[in-house]
Amino acid sequence: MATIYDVAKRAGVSAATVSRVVNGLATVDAELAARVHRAASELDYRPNAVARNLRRSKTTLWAVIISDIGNPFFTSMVRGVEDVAQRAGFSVVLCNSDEDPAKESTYVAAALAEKMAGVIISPSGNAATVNRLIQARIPVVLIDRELPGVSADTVLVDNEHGAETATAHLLDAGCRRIACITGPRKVSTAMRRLRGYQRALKAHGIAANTDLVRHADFREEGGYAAMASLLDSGARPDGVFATNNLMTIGAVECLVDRGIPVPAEIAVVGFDDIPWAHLVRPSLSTVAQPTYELGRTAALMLSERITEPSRATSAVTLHTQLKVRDSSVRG
Amino acid sequence: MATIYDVAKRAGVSAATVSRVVNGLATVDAELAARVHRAASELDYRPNAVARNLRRSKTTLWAVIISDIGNPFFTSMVRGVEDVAQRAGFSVVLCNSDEDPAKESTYVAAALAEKMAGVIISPSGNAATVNRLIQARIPVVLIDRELPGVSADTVLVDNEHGAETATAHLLDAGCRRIACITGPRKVSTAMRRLRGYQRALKAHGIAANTDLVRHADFREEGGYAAMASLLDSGARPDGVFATNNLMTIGAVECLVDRGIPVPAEIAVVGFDDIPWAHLVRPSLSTVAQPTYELGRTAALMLSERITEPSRATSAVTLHTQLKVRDSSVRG
DNA sequence: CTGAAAGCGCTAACAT
DNA sequence: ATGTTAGCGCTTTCAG
Repeated sequence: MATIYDVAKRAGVSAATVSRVVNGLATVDAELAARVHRAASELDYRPNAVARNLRRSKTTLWAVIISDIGNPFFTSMVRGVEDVAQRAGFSVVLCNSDEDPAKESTYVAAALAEKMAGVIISPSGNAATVNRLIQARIPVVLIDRELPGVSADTVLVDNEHGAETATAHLLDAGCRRIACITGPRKVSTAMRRLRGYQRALKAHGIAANTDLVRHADFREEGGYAAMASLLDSGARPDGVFATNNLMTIGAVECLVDRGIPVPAEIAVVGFDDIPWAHLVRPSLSTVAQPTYELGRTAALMLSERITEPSRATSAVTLHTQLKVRDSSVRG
Repeated sequence: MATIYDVAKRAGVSAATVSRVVNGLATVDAELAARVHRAASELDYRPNAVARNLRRSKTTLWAVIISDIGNPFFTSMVRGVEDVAQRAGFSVVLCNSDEDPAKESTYVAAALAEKMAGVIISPSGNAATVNRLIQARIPVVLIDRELPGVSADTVLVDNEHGAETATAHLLDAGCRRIACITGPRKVSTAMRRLRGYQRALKAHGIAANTDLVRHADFREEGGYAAMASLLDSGARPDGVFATNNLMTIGAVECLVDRGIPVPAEIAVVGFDDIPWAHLVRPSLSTVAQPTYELGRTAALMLSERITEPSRATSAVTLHTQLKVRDSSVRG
């Protein structure tokens, strides 16, 4: 592989001049510039990004740390990040933590060692992990999930409001014993959506009943198991609010397997859309999130923080929208 | 951020010794090693991977270049890659080319500039792009798709056989006018699966009819449009074989929208599973691929090539399996 | 406007 | 077994 010195020699200039031409920085004599360009293309010269990164002590890589690459929510989000990143000249390293704090910590260590230009993270671990990035002055944006004890730019959706709307919709549909299948206690979205659900019940004068709440793992299997557990408990619900897309699928699968008609016996609303939701029978009512926009927004915030590291952190909340389909409409 | 010299000074040794301790390479006196470890942890020293990469002139990053991050086929494959990569000490940069040769070329350029340790690519461009990697002696594994003119390790599935089986199954179900919705002509899987379809027809003594073949884009919308075009053409098929998962979804959506009963009037078989296929009505018959294994295998091959760059290239073919569900069973 | 030279942080000969 | 030294390829003062 040709180096900058090979090009310099061939063009009859110094390496510094080649560097200037390649980076279009300083003003270089047109004649010399032309010679450099020719030499570079003749040698098929490609700047060594590693050397450049070392010298500049920064890279052109972003890490996006998500908790489940199998969840279309995250892939759609990543797409939004990528589109902005590419336009801004960054590449995206996608890291899948699988909801495992240890894996997450490994990826954070890698981002640190590789001197990544920035990190977008949907944390599944604790504040300390993310704070290592902040202490190292690596720009960070929290996406989808908050983390107490971490002060960073944040992009969220209106989780409580979305959950409240979904639950209210089930109440309107006549449900009175509404269960909630939510995620792990330490994940902010799980708790916020649970709170929205509780608030809707309260507003309707219905007492909260912890027998109707399950904490699962945000995965299909977890949703399935939680639904089974609800059915097997003495008090069968007449409506279910599941706080993410995969658990909604799991819950419905369980109901289908047991031959329980949805929505006739149990109505279901989920949080976050799934692809081809309209092909699924019954089609699923969900609180739709602007997934792509979530990623886009986070990426824009990260860009801005990179160019202006000292600005105050901010939080953006995007809006969800209830999409009523068959799984919650009786009659 | 502390450097290796800071640690050396604090531990009262040379930088070389610190390096040896950190990398566990040479044998270092236990006493010194202990001092180094203590100094390192006191200073919260983290090796600068960029400097290391420059010095060793290689990195610890793999690029995985896929054509559609929205397709669960690829995300599942990536998961397989990641699991192997992480165990082998590599991080994975996921690059989404969106089936666009220009984007793909940009990512290849980045892999080259960043001196990535290896690349796993499902090519949507031409051989020249991939050959740039090979010329630069970057280990490459082709996954899912072959590319004429590129000699590299390859992992595929038995595309023709799978397609033939799927088509034969439609013939067995009584279909006689079977259409094929396949992908772009320059993508090997599209052509191989088309060939398998044709072979099955021929074996049944049915003449190939190009009016029943459509080349779409491997996306949902493409499958929908192709199905619409087939219906609007004079000769309506009684069976459809779609050569990937998203186009199968699109085709079925079109049939549902037009009120055409599946499988009663038109039977459908797809290639590659979709998540929650059993919740979709009608549930979709598909040729299932070992997606995770595909990624795993590619990653293992890449590991091996990295450790042994001069070994002969090889090709692995994994097996598909027809899963018969409702969309192709009449009665 | 251009070149010489220093050095980013680390590793690997080489020397001791 | 440990230290000294010389770069990896690039950018960026600093001189000229």
